[in-house]
Amino acid sequence: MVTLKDISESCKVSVATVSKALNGQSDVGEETSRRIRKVASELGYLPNASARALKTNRSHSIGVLFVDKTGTGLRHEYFSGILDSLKVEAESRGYDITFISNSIGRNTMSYAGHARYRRFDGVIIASADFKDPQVLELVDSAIPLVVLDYVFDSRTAVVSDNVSGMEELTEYIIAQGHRRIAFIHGEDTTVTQKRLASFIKTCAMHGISIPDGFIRQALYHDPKSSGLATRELLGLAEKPTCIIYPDDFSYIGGMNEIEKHGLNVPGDISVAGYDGILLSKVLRPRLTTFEQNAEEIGKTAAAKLIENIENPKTYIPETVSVKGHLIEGESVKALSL
Amino acid sequence: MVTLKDISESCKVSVATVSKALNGQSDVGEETSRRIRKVASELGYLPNASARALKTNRSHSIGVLFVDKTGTGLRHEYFSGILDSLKVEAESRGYDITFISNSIGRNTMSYAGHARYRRFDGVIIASADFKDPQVLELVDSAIPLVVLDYVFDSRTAVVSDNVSGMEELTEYIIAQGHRRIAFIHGEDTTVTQKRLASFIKTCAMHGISIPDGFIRQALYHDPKSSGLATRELLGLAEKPTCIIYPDDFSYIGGMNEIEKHGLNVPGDISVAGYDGILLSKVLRPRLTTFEQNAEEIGKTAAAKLIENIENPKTYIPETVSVKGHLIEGESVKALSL
DNA sequence: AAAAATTACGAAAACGATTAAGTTAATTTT
DNA sequence: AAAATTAACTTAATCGTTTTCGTAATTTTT
Repeated sequence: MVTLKDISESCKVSVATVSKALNGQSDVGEETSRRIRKVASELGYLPNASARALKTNRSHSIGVLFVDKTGTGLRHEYFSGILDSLKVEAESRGYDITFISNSIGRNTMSYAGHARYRRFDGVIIASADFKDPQVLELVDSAIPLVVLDYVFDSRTAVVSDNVSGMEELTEYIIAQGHRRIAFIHGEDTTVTQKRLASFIKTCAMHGISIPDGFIRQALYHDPKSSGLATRELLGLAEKPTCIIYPDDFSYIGGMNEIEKHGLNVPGDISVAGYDGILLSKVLRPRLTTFEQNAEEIGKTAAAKLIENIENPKTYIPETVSVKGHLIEGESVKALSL
Repeated sequence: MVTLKDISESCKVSVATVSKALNGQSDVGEETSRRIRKVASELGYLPNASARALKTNRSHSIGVLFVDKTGTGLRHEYFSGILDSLKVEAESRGYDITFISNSIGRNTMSYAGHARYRRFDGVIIASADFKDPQVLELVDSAIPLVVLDYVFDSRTAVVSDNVSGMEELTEYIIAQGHRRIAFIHGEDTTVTQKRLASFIKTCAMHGISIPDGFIRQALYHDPKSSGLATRELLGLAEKPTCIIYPDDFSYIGGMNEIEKHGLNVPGDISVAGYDGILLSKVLRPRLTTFEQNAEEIGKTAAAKLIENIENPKTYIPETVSVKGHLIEGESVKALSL
């Protein structure tokens, strides 16, 4: 491994001068600096990240906490999309991405411990159980931090705008003439609550009241449970004219059930989705759904975190809402009023 | 930050003794060791990874090279599944996972450079362009390395067993009585070649020859191109009785096209897939497909790499083939002969 | 009881960088 | 021309560990 010392010997200057030249400090001569940089490149010099981190107390690496609650893990396109753009943005700014776990080797350590051990400059919580004391410990720690899709008062949050998104989707469905709209939602989380509240509120603004039986709980990404919920809805005396599903997989479960009943989408019943991914674009009929902007969320999270890292004194936490957009498929039929 | 020095002062022993006690070295007294560990835990001591890495020249971190050729990136379940299990296995052995890029900050550096800069103990190439000089540089470097789904002579490879997998799938289809089997494949890669060769060979072993027109090129994960290929197949005078698709998304494209022709699966025509993911399990009819064992691949890759890292002298590169398994859906109809 | 071996510790160097402070020599100011 | 400033370096300390070697005290062997 080539070190500063090798370069300094080859150039007949001190190690300090080499370091300064390579870091573009001012107090080193034009000619000397050129010579040093030339030799460094010839020798294939690369700084030692560990040594640098030890001395400067900055690791130029970011920890990403991704705790998989649902079992789908990174397999979910929304999260892998976020991770992807996060990575690109961070790397372009000189930061590497490392995962945070609570089991580094045999000696289990807390998330916060892991973050301190690796000297992460900052942390992004992409997905976690926000009641977990370990997560709270991390949130309460001194490290720069950005949380996704959940808001802690003292911290920067980047959230998908579920309220305006669901509003837009609901408005669209109502504009198509639907009045009896059912809503199948996933597990009870703050995200779920926001979407549901926005749905009900938007309906109310149009003078539409949703009967209790039209709101059904299922599980995210679980065709089976959404299929079950769909069956219940189809068994109602007063059936809905449109059903909203929480995601593409739930939609598939619903579709299967609807077809089992000999019904046709959108001829006999309309459906819409939320959190549309690639899938909803290739299925037939194409699902009308609201797509979240995972790319923008990941990018923004990285940008805000780095801003926080690099301006620890002046940085002020904020909540950034990232809007998605409606994708009009063919699954919602216009009703003549 | 509490350091060894703090503990040493509090315990009235030298820093060396503290270090040894905490690392479980033998030459420190029973009682002293207990006292040191107690104080360390009380003070919330965590070793400084950078200092440790600097001194020991071991970073306990693994670089993962993931270059996205197709644009689907981590969004592909096969890769995110691999990454997930990779991560779990590595972390349980005390290694962290960091992504390798070629742009760490403004000063662009090669993959190999990045790996040296971060002092990765080893590298896993999960997906990359194997003709890229930068990738070859990494493969030719001295760092412990495992490659996925591609074999370099001098390196350990963990590959999905495409040959036996495709053989099993083809055997199944033939056993159901099919003789006119069409094969739609993705871009021309070594993986594609292996699958295709295995398909043709298995057919040949049963005395079945596949006409040229039955082999169609499309793109992986692209319903449009597989739909096009399907249309061509359906336009043939002698239509196939079964079509094999390279993945679930291609299958969807094919399905849409088949239905457009007023045909029914599996009544009028059978279909099968490869690389089945969650999707194929929830669609109706359920796709008969061959599922690769992403979890096992990721886990094995991490295990082999760490074996290499920890036994640099005695480790011998090898190629590990991971078998998947056939998932019998309802998309292949048994033909009466 | 003397010699040998073992145990339990400490001193100090080293890993590779950064940086504050000091030192010349050259240049500018007055 | 003397004083002050500036430019271009160097010295040396430091970050937090690990590890080799040395040493004193204790125990075992003969």
